[in-house]
Amino acid sequence: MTKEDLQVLFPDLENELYDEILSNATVKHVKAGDTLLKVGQTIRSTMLITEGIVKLYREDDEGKEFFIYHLNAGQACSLSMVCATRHETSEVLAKALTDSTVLSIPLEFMDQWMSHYKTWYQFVISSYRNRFEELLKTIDAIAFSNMDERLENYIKKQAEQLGNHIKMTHQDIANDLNTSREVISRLLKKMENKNWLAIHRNSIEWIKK
Amino acid sequence: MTKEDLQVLFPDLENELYDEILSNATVKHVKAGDTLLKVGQTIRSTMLITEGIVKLYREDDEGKEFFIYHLNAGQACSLSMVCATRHETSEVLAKALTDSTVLSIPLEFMDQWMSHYKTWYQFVISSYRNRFEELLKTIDAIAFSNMDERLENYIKKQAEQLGNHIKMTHQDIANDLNTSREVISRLLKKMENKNWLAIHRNSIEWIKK
DNA sequence: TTTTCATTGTGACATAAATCACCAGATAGC
DNA sequence: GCTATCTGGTGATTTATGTCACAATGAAAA
Repeated sequence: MTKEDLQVLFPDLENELYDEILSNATVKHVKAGDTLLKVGQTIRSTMLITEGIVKLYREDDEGKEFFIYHLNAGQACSLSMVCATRHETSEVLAKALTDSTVLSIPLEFMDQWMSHYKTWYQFVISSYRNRFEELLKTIDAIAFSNMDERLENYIKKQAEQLGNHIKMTHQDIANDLNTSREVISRLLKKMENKNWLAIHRNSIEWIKK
Repeated sequence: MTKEDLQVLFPDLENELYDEILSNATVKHVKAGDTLLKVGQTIRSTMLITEGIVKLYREDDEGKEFFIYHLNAGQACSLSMVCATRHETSEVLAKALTDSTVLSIPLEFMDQWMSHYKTWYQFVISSYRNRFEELLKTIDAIAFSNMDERLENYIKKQAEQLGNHIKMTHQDIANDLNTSREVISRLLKKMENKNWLAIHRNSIEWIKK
């Protein structure tokens, strides 16, 4: 990871801050499907995504995993930034969707950087605001939409992240939306009839728009 | 509003910060039911609640209002803190539940205080974390629970805020939970049969536990 | 007092979604 | 190639919730 890479991924930070990040962060590589953060785990560092896509989930008491949003390269796990300052535990589950690379910054730098680097504080605040907005959108979806709209919305988001060929089974999608496989299969079939997508084995292809 | 009042409501801030707040904030009094912040409104100041209870809502395109959480005296509207730094617009609707008093702090102080006062930055961060957690709980409720659990949960929260006599009509509750009045009436009746509450005209009385 | 209106109760029915049951085709392992 | 397993399709049924219709009640207004 070079300074130039960092500058591309995280623009608008102070020059010295890039050096600070490089000298204090440890780089972690994770494989697709690996868990980065479990619910209840103590957060000891702030995580910046430099490569890949990470999915965030909320878990219920029975272990069902409800998808809330994606984190891309150039984004930070907001919760890890805020928790970090007080050694708190994670409220969410983070899993790598693709092979990913993460910069892990020990929490003690959070406090320092927040007061020393105005651009860091702006980065933290804007990350937070963005994640907050994602959560609000998630609430909108489940509070105001039926499953057909939620599914469409969900597939569009996946397609934005990984392209139009979405390699997931109906069961995978059902899990993310906390519904049953049959419901997803039926709704997908309807969408296929409307020519919004094509259903293949182990994947679907988003066509619409 | 005296310095002592502030210290009670917002403990753990630096001594000089209380003076800063007192000399730079304007005090606003609002009546129960008044709107403090509309969706889409530009945020020009950070709001600290010093008296009363404020309800936050998410609005859909048809103007339906979905309740997300309460803000009490001693808390801040997190969104107003983060938006403030970039003159952004509100994503939520805030309404006073009771007559309330709010300190309004022009946004330019946010930046200053964040770098000057460590306790302010900690306050902002912890407010943010708390609001984030509330949002996650809201998501849990709608993603994982049926209407009966959500209603119980909702009534408990109201009872915590205002005591066991909850002065709301069934329609009011239905609006907050984005369902219909009949559903609420029937579920309340069931809870009354289980002696969890008593239904009165224009109010319900929470008895359970 | 009488009238009007808002609030609540409730049956009947419609719809969305969950669950169950079972089948068929595809794929991987033997 | 044969078999077990995974994945997807689909009907039947149940459950939760939403909608409609209308009655009963109490409170406020006239």
